[in-house]
Amino acid sequence: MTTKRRAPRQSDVARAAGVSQSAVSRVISGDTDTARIPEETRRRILDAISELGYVPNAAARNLRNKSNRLLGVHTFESVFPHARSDFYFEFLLGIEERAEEVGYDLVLFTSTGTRDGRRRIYRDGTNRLNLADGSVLLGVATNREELARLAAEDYPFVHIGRREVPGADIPCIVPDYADAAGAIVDTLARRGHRDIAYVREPFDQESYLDRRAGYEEAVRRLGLTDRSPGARGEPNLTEEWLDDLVAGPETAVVAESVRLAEELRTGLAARGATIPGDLSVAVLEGVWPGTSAVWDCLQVPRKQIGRLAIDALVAMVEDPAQRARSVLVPCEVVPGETVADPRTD
Amino acid sequence: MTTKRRAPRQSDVARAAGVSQSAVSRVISGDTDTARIPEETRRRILDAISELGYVPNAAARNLRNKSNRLLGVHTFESVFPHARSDFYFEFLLGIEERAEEVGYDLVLFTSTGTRDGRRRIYRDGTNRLNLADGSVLLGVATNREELARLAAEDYPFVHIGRREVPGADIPCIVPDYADAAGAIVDTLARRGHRDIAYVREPFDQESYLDRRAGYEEAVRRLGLTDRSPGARGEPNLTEEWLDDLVAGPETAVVAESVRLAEELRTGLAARGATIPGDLSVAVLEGVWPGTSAVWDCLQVPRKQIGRLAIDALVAMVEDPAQRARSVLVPCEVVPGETVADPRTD
DNA sequence: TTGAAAGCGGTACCAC
DNA sequence: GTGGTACCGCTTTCAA
Repeated sequence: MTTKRRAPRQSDVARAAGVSQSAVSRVISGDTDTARIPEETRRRILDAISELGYVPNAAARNLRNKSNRLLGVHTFESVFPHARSDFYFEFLLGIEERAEEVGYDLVLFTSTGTRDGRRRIYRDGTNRLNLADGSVLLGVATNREELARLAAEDYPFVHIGRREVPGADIPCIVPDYADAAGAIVDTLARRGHRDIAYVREPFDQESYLDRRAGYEEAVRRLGLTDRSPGARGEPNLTEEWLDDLVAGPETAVVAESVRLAEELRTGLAARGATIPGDLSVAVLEGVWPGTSAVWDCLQVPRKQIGRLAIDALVAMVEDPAQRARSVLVPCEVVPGETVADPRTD
Repeated sequence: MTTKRRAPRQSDVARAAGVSQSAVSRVISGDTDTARIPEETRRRILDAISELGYVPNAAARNLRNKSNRLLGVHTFESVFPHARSDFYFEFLLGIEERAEEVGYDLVLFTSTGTRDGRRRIYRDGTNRLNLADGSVLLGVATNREELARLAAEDYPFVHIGRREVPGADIPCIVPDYADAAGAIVDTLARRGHRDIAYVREPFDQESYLDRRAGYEEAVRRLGLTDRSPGARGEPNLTEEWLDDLVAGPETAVVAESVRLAEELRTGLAARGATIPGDLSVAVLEGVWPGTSAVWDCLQVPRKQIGRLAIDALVAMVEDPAQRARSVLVPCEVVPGETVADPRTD
């Protein structure tokens, strides 16, 4: 085997072509404005380039240009192990697709893993992401400190999903849960449901806050009645509340998640009530294959969100002057088999 | 919003700490050998660093170090669109996992797409891969010219799957199809099959060549008889051949792919023959969920191959002196429901 | 038109 | 121990 030879540099090309290094640089970057290189010289240089198999050094270019057409993807948990049917996969689909379209490569930041499976952006004080011109961040276990620090550093990034951090405004691509929740209440009202209930998750992440805001607004706007503890911020889905529910005036329930809806169904079944016969149920979450029922629910356009994240990021990267803005992405409401007209008893 | 400020550099830190820039550099790279910085100075520097929020510049580092702990992944077709259940996914799983373990980040080269969905390594003469210290290549539509050029350039890379290119030896991580094919013939022979047939794909890619080599070797070694055109390199699975097969002495068939096996089954059924009642069938390919039968087949350890690819690559990258070697990865033979003892008629 | 030269931000060697 | 300094490969200004 030939011994490892040094990769050719511009100076080598220059020597071979009998010109100066800067001439080579100009030809390569196609700098036609400043200095028009005569066709003759140009040819010689180009020939030398292919002769020597010259390839520009990416690192050196970045150093000069402060850009390498590289976009980072940082997930706060490892991507692939869970990707098959979950959360990340569709986002990545859109991210990859759009990145290819706009001509950027993607860096998957994986080396920052800690033993507990969580991933960090900063490792011994250094921000790995800096390698890319900008990054898309996603993950449920978002580290808000790191987010704040990143924002303070003015590093260009977008987060998929809304994340509020005091003192920093994070550009996010977020599903419009509020709007979708409102739309779901609309469909219930349109069918004639007047008394409805709300079942909440014990989390107060932004996405749930959004759902609640949309729900409450719609209930108020439509003049519906909701006497459920869930709507007032108390945990519900207790045995007592279920008893109360089946005995009460409610004809429909809105659940924040499939998990809750499934639990609700079990509880109702135990009390001889069926869905949607006795009670309609709608879910404020995308439904995955494999759940026990075809829930009426909303659909998060994950792939589209991935694409939009790239668009937003590229905008920031290409024009650092503009501050990032968040993007609200509408969710579709998909009909299922768990909402019907109210029972008439 | 604060106006975009220049990121702090080592010289800024140095000034703030009242030391020289090289001292800063030493503290940061933890250069304890050459020059031990007194705890006092060290503190001052560290303080200045966190004060200013200094972050090392990746590009500059690469330029010096000629390494950025970045491994590339280039697929000759787009990854995600097909990834869900296919080919790429498991490889990526292993690649990501192992890269994380050894502390490298991954660059997904996506920017080189052409309108026809194919991806190229070289775009207007420049090799994007150069950005990473080394790359893993995969894809069915491997571009051999590019492979050759890459090898000629001495760029560190490994290919998943065997690829031969005249004049270059490509380091590959390859499933040991030959061995697995032999093992499958062994199991048939062990059951008492003496007359067997082979059904081939109309492709002559390396992976098929390997299967054929392993098959032929085993048939010879075990003294079995194979009079099928498939074994001699002619296309088979024609109507005539099927007629011949059901009338002939063969009690088992080895098919190169699930596709062929399925077709075979259809053809046999049309002739009133069943699998494995009349004829045993084994497949020289991993079987995906969703096929019509539980074929006896081999299993390509995709995830493991991904991990091994990273190991091989890292070895090349960290010691450029050593020439890359290919790695043969054993495949398991998994029993199904399509191989039985030979019919005794 | 073309070349010389000054950096981009770090690293590492070499005197002091 | 510490600071000065050459250089990594490329881009861009400035003279010639």
